[in-house]
Amino acid sequence: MVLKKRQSHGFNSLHFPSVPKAPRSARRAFRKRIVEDSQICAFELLASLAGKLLQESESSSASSNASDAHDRPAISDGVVKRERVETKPVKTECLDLGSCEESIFLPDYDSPSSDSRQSLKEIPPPAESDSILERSSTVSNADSSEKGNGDEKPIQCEKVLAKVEGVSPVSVETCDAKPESGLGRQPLADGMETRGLILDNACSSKDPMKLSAKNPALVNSANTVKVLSHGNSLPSASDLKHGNDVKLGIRDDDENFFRFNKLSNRRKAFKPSSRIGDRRIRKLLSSKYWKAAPKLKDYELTKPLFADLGMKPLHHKRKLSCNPDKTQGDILYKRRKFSDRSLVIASDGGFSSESVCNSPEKGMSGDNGSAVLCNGENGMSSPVIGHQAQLRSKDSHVKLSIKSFKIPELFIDVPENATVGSLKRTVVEAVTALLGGGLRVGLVLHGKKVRDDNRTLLQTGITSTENIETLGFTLEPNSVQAPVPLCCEEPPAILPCETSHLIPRALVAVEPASAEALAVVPLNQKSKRSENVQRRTRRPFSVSEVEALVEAVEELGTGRWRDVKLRSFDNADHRTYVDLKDKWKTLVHTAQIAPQQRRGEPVPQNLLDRVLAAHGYWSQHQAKQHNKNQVTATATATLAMLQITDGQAVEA
DNA sequence: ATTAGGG
DNA sequence: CCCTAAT
Repeated sequence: MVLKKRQSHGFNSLHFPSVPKAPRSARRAFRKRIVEDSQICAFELLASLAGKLLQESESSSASSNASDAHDRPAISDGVVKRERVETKPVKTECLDLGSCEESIFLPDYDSPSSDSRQSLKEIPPPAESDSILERSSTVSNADSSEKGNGDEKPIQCEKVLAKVEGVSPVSVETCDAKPESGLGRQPLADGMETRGLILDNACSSKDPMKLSAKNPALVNSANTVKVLSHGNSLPSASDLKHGNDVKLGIRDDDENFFRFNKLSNRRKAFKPSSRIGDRRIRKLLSSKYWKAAPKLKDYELTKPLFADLGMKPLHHKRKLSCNPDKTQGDILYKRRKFSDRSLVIASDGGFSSESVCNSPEKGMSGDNGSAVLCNGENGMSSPVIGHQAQLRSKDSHVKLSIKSFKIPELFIDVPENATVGSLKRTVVEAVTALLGGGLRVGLVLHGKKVRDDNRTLLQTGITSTENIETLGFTLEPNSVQAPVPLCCEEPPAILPCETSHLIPRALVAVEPASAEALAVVPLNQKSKRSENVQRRTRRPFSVSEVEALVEAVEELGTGRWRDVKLRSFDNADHRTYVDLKDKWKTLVHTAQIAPQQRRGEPVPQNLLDRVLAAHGYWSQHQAKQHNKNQVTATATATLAMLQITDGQAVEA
């Protein structure tokens, strides 16, 4: 119903920028560009919208009504506007659709003629009974602005329709804006680079799906926050349990990143904006849109993040993406585009608390959803770890795109009857406190923390394509014990002995006892569950320990680790015989590799020589290890002789 | 409980 | 360091 309605009205309600008359080829190119850009800038649009929301919320946080009135038109031109203006040119919609679905739609542009537009205008508004398909066809025809053969039309229509269902009711604005914003992308990249990193928030992808996939970080950063709700099923509680909203709050990572820039405004912006967003979405939820775009899940999901939390990122982006000479109008334009997008995207059931309530199954709280989000389409899966893509590495430079930071896991404990708003605030406070306490960036490669700050990227292996994919960044509280990472893949960056004085009241380090709590935890939970049993802290062997070990092995041989332990490490509780055995193993390996490849505290070469000697000896005398004393004596003597390198001594 | 080896 | 199979 809604969709239909929209169709019938929407066409008329939107203004369509006049497409410059130009040679066919030129126009075609123009169109194409439009299409690409519209997709490319999806996130930019989001950013713009967010920025707008932020501004609005700041200026009118108290008087919500007034602000809403203002707000909506901008955001939902497509939906709201139609109610007012219903007599607009038809062509807009066409472009609209096309822009969203570029690849499919493009082909259709081949047969352009310039008059069709007018003829289209004259086309009477479709009857309510018109099917979407029909509508679409009409539109597409108009769009092609050609009176070509009727045969082609039907086909076009279908394509368009598909698009519409899947992606949406994208707004006209999104499409038409493109002409001028063709440049938008580049500036963004440049701007980011100046910061030392290239931030690629997917605006650069032409493929809609890729677009979503490129931002797994935004979506999947959920790891960071868990909401524990006990007990009953009060409305508020259930909301939380169902998670979507919670997850939103969780998807804080991205925001964190930006928060560095402007922490102060955060709170102000946060609350109001989210509220507004909820309303809009609520409205959307009542529509059928959300049903129509299952494939855009990822995409949609990313939306809420921005809308709800990430005003900053958007802002940021907007700035970067705007050319100096771009006019204010241009910016506004983008925002509007963005807003339209939001309608579409946000329509998924997983945004507002309300939606969570009403249709939890629509959300992405399920494992599958999470997985999808994390893995994305391009196979870039770094669910837990940061989400980066490798850009080109030229000039022996390593370029990284940090899609998000993973922040330490937080546990939030709030009363069941707490409002969603208070929960959000709590999360903000918690994160703010965390950030306020100072942060440091951690680096994870192949799931392991890279601790040695002095190693070069080359040495660390952060150069090759494969490795970079497994590279992640984390935000860690500075000198504060992060809560035990029950669902984090990496061990706590800081030893347990450190105390947490920084984590404020709202944050509680608790075990996720309830199923609900676990449910909110993103994917890694499962696989990492085993790691909940904390690993022993790593305690590298000192040179003296190595020496003691070598000495013991020289005497006792390999294979009698218990004896080695008793002999030389009896009082070292943290060294088990397995440890000693392992250490010996690594020592042998270390001794066999090039010095340049060795890591950690260097072991004196003479010790390594002894290791090799003993290793060589004992590997040839495994069979003799039975007569302890005798063998030991013999071994000792033999070793001594070996070291002397005196063949005659051996004979004697 | 140890040992040996792979992860 | 962890985990396991085999002693």
